Amino acid sequence: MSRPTIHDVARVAGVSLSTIDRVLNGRSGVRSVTQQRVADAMRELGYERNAAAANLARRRQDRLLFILPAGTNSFMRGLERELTQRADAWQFTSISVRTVPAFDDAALAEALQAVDADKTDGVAVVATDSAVVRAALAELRNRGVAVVTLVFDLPSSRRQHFVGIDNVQAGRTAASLLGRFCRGRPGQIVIVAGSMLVRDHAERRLGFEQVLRAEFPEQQVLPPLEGLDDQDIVAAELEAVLRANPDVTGIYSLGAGTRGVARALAVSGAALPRPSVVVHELTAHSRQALLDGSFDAVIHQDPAREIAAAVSVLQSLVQGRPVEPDAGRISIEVFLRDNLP
Amino acid sequence: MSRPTIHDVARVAGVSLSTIDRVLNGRSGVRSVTQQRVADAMRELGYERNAAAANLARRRQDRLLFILPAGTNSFMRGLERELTQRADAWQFTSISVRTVPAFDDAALAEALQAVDADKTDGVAVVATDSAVVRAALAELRNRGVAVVTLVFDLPSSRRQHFVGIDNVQAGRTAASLLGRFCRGRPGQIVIVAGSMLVRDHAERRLGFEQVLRAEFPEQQVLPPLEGLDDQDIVAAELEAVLRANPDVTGIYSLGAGTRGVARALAVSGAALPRPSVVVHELTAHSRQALLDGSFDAVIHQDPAREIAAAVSVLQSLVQGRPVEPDAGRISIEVFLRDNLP
DNA sequence: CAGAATATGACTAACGTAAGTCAGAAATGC
DNA sequence: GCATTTCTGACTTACGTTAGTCATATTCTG
Repeated sequence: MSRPTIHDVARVAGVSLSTIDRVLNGRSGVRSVTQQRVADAMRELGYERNAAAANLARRRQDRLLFILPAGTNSFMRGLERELTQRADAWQFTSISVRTVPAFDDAALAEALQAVDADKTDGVAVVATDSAVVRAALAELRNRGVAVVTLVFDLPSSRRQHFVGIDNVQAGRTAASLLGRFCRGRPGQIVIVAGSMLVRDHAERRLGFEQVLRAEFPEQQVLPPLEGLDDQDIVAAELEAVLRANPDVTGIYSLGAGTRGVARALAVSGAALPRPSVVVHELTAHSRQALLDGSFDAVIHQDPAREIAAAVSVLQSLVQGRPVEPDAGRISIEVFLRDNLP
Repeated sequence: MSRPTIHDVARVAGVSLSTIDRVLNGRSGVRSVTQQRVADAMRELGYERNAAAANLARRRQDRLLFILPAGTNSFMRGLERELTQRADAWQFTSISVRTVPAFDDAALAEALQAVDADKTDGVAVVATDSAVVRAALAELRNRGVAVVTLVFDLPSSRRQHFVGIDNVQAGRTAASLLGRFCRGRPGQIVIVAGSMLVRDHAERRLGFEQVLRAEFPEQQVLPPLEGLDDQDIVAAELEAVLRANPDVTGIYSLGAGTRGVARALAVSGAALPRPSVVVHELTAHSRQALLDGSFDAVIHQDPAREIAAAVSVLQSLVQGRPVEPDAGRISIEVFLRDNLP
């Protein structure tokens, strides 16, 4: 009636509990014929390991470390909040968080080197792209620690997985939306970036321009405005651009500094027909802007899902379980005023 | 170092394990002063019950039953697939599924009456709105079974929760999208419904017209086309409408029968500028239509999340845990070609 | 076919909690 | 202050699995 246990499997396979355990946990000293008999019995009974009991007996704690950039970036703070508030949502896993100065390769490399491999089973890191970081990351792997990159990837490094969204797709999604929003109204589109030095911003821009050029050629893409994720700079520069180009039909803000966009719109708005606006990251401010109609859509990645995926991937890596190739792929969410959570 | 256990709590509170157990599980026979001491000790130590060990010891199985409509509705089949494929993803929970003829009040009521209250702790039901169903549901509650409605709600019945999306919001979201897609091109919008008798279709239409009338008055909403969720009917009727109204700018398909929309577009397309299309439910067909450019957006609800939420809410109800009021609220997802999962 | 190497079995303690029994202690009523 | 009721403690078994020890059985090697 209830789920079969290893006792049932042992009885059916005609072997002892010890042998079942040896098979189940990949220990040595079992002939392949016996392994087969056990496997058959398991299949016949539909046995499934009781993970709760297993972890309880194993009393293992996967010790995971998250390394996040410090600073006021609301998405990073969202990740951190998720980690600290729900640190105990993951049974048999202890999670610690360390913050390092943002965009500081040396500091990040140092933090990676400082990881105590004897007290840490896995690390999730929001990476910056530089040689020292790559080297520190490789060394961490050599010391036997599982490593995944989070939010920002470091392809062709020795990280084992990436957890985050596909930023090219995110840019394409924004263009699909904005292009449709502006259809029939030829004009200019402004891209508000943080810094083109950041890989993910460059990727978003790439995807955005791919789609816009191919499918909405009536829109002219202005040179991107680098706001350094600072709302004051964004507000000032965007205001100037809007004044200089009276027929801007759309704005795509692909980094932070979204509050600056709202401010520039508030100042220069009123007169002209409001341009359509698509921004990244749902925050208190972008939510408000959606509600009052100054933004049209927000492209979002959910910090909770991101953290959950990172934990799950790291757990799999640490415990030697296979990881599905797209386990780290986070979905790109689209919010309008009417489907806000 | 590691998490405190009831042994630690007992030591700190200066009481025995038995007393801890009595407090923890709400058994009688503990003076309030003692309860307070135990509570204090727990808070001091930051004790959290090890759910895995507790369930293991309790060896309880929550027996949940899902009642779904039969038929070819791909969303319902998605729910069923999710349930059967991942029935063992929920530890300490056994899940069974029963299908009943779709839109058949009497059959549904009968199925509810046939539930064996001694072998079932909770029921999730895709409800239809009728007196017999309400009565059967109330009786099920009286027999001590927890009940939630799934996908279709039955407000003011004795169901304890609803798990699903807010259909008015879904309709509003569709209008926000479609209105923006069609901006600057005044014309007609066609609503393709299944049947206005189904509450959720009526709700979607309501939300859609609310937003469209208020914010996009340049679009004229044609009388809804009732396709009965049958792709042949939808194809034929929509084709006729498109022929009769050469300047249809947008189509909103709020039920099933989405394949019929694609067929009608393929036939009548080519010549006229293609209308913008927003439909519900991501299926193999709607995905294909997004990719080949005949649909612009798909409003979706994720069966996996829906099932997970239903299981979680039922578990809470059965075990007498509190349920957050919006635990059953499922997010309304928006997919374009470029953010398909 | 002996001796060595390898497989397997039997048994045990432990993980953190639940749930029971029973005896004894403390509080209460009168 | 005695009987009665109400609390509390000590102890036990169980849940399904891990992980160990040690003895014995089986297979391989030469």
